[in-house]
Amino acid sequence: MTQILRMSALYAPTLKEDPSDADIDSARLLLRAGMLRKAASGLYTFLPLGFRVLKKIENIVREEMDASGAQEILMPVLQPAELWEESGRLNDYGPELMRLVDRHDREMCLGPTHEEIIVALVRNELRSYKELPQNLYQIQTKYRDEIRPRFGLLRSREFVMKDAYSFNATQESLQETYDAMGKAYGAICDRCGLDYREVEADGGQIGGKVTTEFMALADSGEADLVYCSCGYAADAEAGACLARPTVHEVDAMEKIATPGVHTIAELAEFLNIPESSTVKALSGKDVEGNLVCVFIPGDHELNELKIEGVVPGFTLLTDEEMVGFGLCKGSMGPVGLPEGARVIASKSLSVIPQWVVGANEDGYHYVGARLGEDFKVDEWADLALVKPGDCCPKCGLPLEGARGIEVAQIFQLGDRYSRAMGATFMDEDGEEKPFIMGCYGVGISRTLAAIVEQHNDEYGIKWPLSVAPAHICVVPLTVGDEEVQPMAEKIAKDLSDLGFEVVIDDRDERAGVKFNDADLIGWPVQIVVGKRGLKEGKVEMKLRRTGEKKEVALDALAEMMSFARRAMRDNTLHGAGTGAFAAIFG
RNA sequence: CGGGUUGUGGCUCAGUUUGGUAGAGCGCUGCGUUCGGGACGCAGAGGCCGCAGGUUCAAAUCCUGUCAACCCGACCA
Repeated sequence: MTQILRMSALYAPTLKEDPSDADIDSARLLLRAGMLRKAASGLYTFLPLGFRVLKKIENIVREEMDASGAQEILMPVLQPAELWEESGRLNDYGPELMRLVDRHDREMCLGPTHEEIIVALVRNELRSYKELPQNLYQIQTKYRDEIRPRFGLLRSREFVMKDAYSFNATQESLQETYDAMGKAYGAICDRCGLDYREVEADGGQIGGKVTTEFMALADSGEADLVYCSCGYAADAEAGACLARPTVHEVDAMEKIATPGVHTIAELAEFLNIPESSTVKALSGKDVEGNLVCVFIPGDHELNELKIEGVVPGFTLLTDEEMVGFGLCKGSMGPVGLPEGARVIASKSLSVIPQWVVGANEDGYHYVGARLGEDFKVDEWADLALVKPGDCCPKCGLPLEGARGIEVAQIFQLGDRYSRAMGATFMDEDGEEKPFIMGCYGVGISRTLAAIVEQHNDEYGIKWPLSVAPAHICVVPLTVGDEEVQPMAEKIAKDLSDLGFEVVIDDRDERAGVKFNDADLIGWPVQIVVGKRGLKEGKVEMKLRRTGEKKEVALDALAEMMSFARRAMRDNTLHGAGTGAFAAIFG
C-alpha cells in the first residue's frame, strides 16, 4: 500500500496571489499550487507534488516505450565537445549549446540531445545486421541555452526529456520502428489526457526528411498548425500551401497610379478588392548574390523553410540592395524585371490568368497583368505559409487553424550521424553500411505543462486521474473533532487499502482554505467529511473535473470505491478520465 | 543582441515626481473568540530599500556604473 499523504506535513506551500513573473497559466497555477518554484530564469525546482506528477508522466512514457520493445539506458549529461566536432554539430548547434571547460581545459558541453553519445556507444558494439534493429531510450535532464526562456516549463533552459534512438539495417525496418514509436506516442498522449494532433513537420528541406510532431492543442502554444476534418494535420511551417487566390478580371493590362500605396493592405483598399486578388512580390538573392524574385498570393506570407529548399541560402534584399538591382520597394511586380532575374512563383498563382501587381515604378501598379503574355514565370513552387481557409492537400476542404504545444516528435534521421561518425555494421550481403537511424523525443516536463494548459479553470488545476499527484483527497472539516477526524482517517485508510493514492488534509485550517487548496492543487476526487453530513451518516464526494458533488452514505462508500477501483483497473487504468468515479454519480 | 519596464520584510505592492531617516495587505509567532467556501480581535517578529560608487548636513528617493528579473523585437514589403 502506498503511504497516505498528509497535508499537515507536506511541503506544498500554496500561494493566494499570482506570482508576478508567471507569464502563462500552467506556470502560474503550478507555482500557486505549491508544485513548482523558480530557481532562476528558465530553471525550476519541482516540489513534492509537482515531482509526483512528473514521475507519473515518466512512468507512462516508460511503460509505453518498454511495451514497444525499446530498452532504457542512461547516458551522461556532460559530454566531450570533440564528439560534437566529429558529427559536425559543434558549430551548427550554435549558442543554444551550453558549453563549459573542465579543469584540464577540455571543451565540454551539456547535452541538449544525445545522438553523438549514443552513436559513439553503439559503433563499437553493434557489428552485424543480425543484432539489429535496436531501440534505446533514456529519460533525462537536457540543457538548451535558450535565447529567451519563458512560458514556465514550456521553454526552459533545463528540462526533462525522453529521447530514444533506433538503429536499423534498412529503410523498411526504420519505417517499422518509426510507426511503432508513433503508435506509442499516441498512447502516451491519450493516457496523459491530452487533446493533441499528429502533424507533418519540417517539410522545408529538399530530400523530405520524414518527421511527425505531436502537438497538444492550446492557444498558448508557440506553434501554428492547420488541420482538416479528413484527418490531415500539419505544422504551418511544413504544410503544403494550396491557397485560393481570387481573380480581379479586366479586359487588358492597365497601369494604375497608386500614390502612397506600398503594402498589400493599402493596395487592396485602394483598388477595393480582397487581398487574395493581389500578388505579393519579394526580392532576395541566392548564395552567389543573384537576384531572385518571388511571387506569392497577396494574402499569404512567405515560408522561409520552403524558399530555402528551392533557393539554398536565400536571403531577402535590404532596401539598399533593392535600389542596386533597380527594384522599387512597395511596387514590385513581374512585369519588366531586370535581366537575369530568376522568377519563382507560388503554384497557387498558376491558375489565375491575370495578376494585380506592382509596376516596378513608385506609385504605380498593374491590374490584369497576363501570365505568359505580359510577364513570364521561370519556376512554380510551394512557397507560401499555409493558413486556415487554404485547401486541404488531401481532400480539398478548407483547413482549420489552431495553435499547439509540441510535446513530442519522431524523426527519421537516416545515416546523417552514423555516416559522419563512422558507425557501421556488416549487412547480409557482406557490405559495411552506416546504420539507418531514427530519433524519438518526448518533452516530459513540457508535457506536464501542456496538461495543465488544457486542464484548468478559474479555481486551479484539474489533473487527469492518470497523472494526478494523488487520486483522492479526504477533507476532514474539523480537525480534532472526535467523530470527524477518526472517520476521515478511516476513510483515507480504507481507500488507500483499496489501492488508491490518498491524501488527507489534516491541517488545522478553516474549511474554505482546504476547499480552495484542494481545487487549486486539483485532486481529481475530493471526499469531504463534516459534522453536518456525518449526522446523517453521509460524506460528500466531488469530482474536480466536472464540479459535480454528491452525498454518499458511509456504508455505501467502500463498496462504491471498490467498484470504482475495479472499473479503473479493468477499463481506465490506462485512461486519463475519471470515468470510474463518474459511475458513482450515475 | 537591440528597445522597454521593474528591483522596497516570505508573497503582492505603495512610497521615488518635490531628498528629512520605511509602509499596507497577505503570510509568519503567541493568546483569545470563531469553525461547511481563503474568519475576527489583541500582542509580536521580520527590511543596511538588488549591488558598488558619487552628489548632499541628510539618499529608497538625485547622478554614474553594475547585476538580476520580466516584456517587445530580432524575415514578413
